[in-house]
Amino acid sequence: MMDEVILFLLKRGAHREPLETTTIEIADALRISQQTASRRLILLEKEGMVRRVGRLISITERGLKEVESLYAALGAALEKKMRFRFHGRVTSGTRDGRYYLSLKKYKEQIKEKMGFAPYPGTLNIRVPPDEINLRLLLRGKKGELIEGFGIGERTFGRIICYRCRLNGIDGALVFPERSHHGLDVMEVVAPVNLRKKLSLKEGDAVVCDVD
Amino acid sequence: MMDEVILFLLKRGAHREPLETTTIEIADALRISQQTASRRLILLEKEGMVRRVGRLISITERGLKEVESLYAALGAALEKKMRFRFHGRVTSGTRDGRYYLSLKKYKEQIKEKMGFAPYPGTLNIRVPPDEINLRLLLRGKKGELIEGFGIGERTFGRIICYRCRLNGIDGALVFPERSHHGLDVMEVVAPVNLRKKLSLKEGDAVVCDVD
DNA sequence: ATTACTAATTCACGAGTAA
DNA sequence: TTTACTCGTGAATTAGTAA
Repeated sequence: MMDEVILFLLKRGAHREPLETTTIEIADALRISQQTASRRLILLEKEGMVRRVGRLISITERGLKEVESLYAALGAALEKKMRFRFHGRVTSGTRDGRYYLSLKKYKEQIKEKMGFAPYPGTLNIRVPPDEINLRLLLRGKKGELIEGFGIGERTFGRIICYRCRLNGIDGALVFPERSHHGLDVMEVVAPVNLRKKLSLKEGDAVVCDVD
Repeated sequence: MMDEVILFLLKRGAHREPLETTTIEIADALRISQQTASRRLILLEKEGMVRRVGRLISITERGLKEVESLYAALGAALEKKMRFRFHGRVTSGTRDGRYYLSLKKYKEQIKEKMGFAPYPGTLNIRVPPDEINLRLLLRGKKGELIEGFGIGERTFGRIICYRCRLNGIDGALVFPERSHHGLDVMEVVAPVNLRKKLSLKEGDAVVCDVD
């Protein structure tokens, strides 16, 4: 099956170029003994999954295919009907959202791509750490692209949007390419003032479903 | 780590709706004993990964998150710079490719999206079975979309293109949404007659790299 | 039919250590 | 420093079987 060691090597890019590492390093990362790391490497080599030259380790075509095959299998199963549901808590935004959404260029594109004129203000929600992977998965999908532009000296970056429903109200998750937020904070826009409409205050729990 | 049992359940859609199965079925599929299947299920249940009601098994939110997390990790590692390299053999196409590429609507869009006017004719290549996963992975990426259209009674479907190099010559892999081919056959278009330019004949090996 | 217990066995692990 | 061997221990597996 899917060996943890090959996953470690993969994360370190051993499928692109030979990786210089030691059995101790692998052991520490995976919380196994050096001996086990050594043994498992030998096994992987015997199975033709990796190739070792001195301290250099690289994942073979065969090994890569194995991983890709697992990845494809997971993808096929997961994406058949993946529900992207985020459980967030309202968090104070900077005033930036309001400013950006007041810009005609953004406003018009959102209207066109998402089908509604955004209320000038974003609702920021903080999702639990275990939903960050879900966010990354979502970002792997193609959303609607809002093009960037320049006004005088300033330039405004691109934004990717995904239609969503926040506590039942249609809106969009927006991911500015240049974001100030960490991966646990997401911004939602909607045709209405979400905070008011839903009587939300700091820390309130919300559910955000992406289509 | 990634338990084979949960992967089995996932493939059978237990994350979408409860799956009716037996420990014997699981054991057979995974080539383990019925006893081991039973024990592992009990363990997964204890860990909160699956829920069991009689013979119905479903993957919990928790379990799904675990899998998604692995999927995201694999994706992040693989897609960092995934080389899509196909090893194909030239296979005879139907004459269809030539016909489609003679249609102005397709021709002009390819010119616009891919940056070259396609030679009217596709090179069909057959890839080995173990590269079909790679093909599926590629199709998961966004390529250039060639819109479909209608002429009188007939309608012509959409085509997805990916820029590629076949034996060093720039071209594009084209995937008509309505294809007559199996998953092991792919079509390549290029600004030149690939068959002639590369002196290819039936069964010749070619390498096709996608950017 | 099933599932899952107990007991026997195999196999993977880490400690110690040589090279 | 490494890596990888041997070996004792314990965990995981299978066989047999009860419910």
